[in-house]
Amino acid sequence: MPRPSTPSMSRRERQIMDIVYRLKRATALEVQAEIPDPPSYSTVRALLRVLEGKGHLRHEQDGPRYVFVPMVPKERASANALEQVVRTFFDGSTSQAMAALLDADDRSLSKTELDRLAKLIADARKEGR
Amino acid sequence: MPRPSTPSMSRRERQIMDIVYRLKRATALEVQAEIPDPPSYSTVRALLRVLEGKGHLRHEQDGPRYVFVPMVPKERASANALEQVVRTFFDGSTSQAMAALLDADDRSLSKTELDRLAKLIADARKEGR
DNA sequence: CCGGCGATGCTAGTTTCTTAGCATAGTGCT
DNA sequence: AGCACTATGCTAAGAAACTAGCATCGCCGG
Repeated sequence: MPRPSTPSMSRRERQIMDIVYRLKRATALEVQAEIPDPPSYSTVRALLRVLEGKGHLRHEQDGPRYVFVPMVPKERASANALEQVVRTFFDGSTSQAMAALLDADDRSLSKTELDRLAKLIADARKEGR
Repeated sequence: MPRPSTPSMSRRERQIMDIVYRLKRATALEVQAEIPDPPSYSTVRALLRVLEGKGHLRHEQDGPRYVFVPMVPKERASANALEQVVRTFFDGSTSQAMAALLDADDRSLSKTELDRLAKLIADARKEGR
């Protein structure tokens, strides 16, 4: 797991982690391809190795090459990221954050998705309160 | 405004920006107080000045001291942050992100908040689709 | 009036990040 | 088996970030 002693990541490191999360798993070449205005292949590999050393990534061997995957599963990492945003921008209020999401993306949410969300909220209301 | 040439911020810079957003406006001393294991006051001031130079912050004079405020208003910055998270962790799906928020924070959402959200969703459904 | 307090501006050193090059090893194809 | 290709590991230097100290200015109180 990521060291507690590693409070957060450097700029490039975070950029690369985001890419790996987006792709789920990735080789050095794939990561490089996702970086706009990318550094050399060699550089990308070095950074991946650093991230592995810090415990953020691990690699699996796929034939001759390494495929990197996050140590912290996506679900947990995304929850952390959301919590961070909620704390920073919404005074810790989850519902405010949800409202902002809804607002920002009004047009692109399909009817089906809205139905699904309505149901989730209905369920949440039934529980425990 | 923030320079387009500034792709993103360094580690400390982001940390400080987050603090300023959370506090809405802050002096160097207030920022320092929010940093765990903080650097010297002098350092914090230097970073604030850098951020101002890059166009992320501006300052207002309040008697003898500077009060720093973000250039990009909170609404826009939070929308960007959310979009970034949605893209990285939820394949660009807003509804998935909302579901994750709901799930993570089930217990702490009050009935009133859930009602409000249900209404927002109902409204969204009525519109345009 | 003058001394202290609390603020800013500036500058320079150190650490960390970022980058690339070079040497080496394994794989697969002919 | 040998050769080309594509990997990786390592190392070192340049750039950027981070940090702190010192000098200066303005204000308030004695």
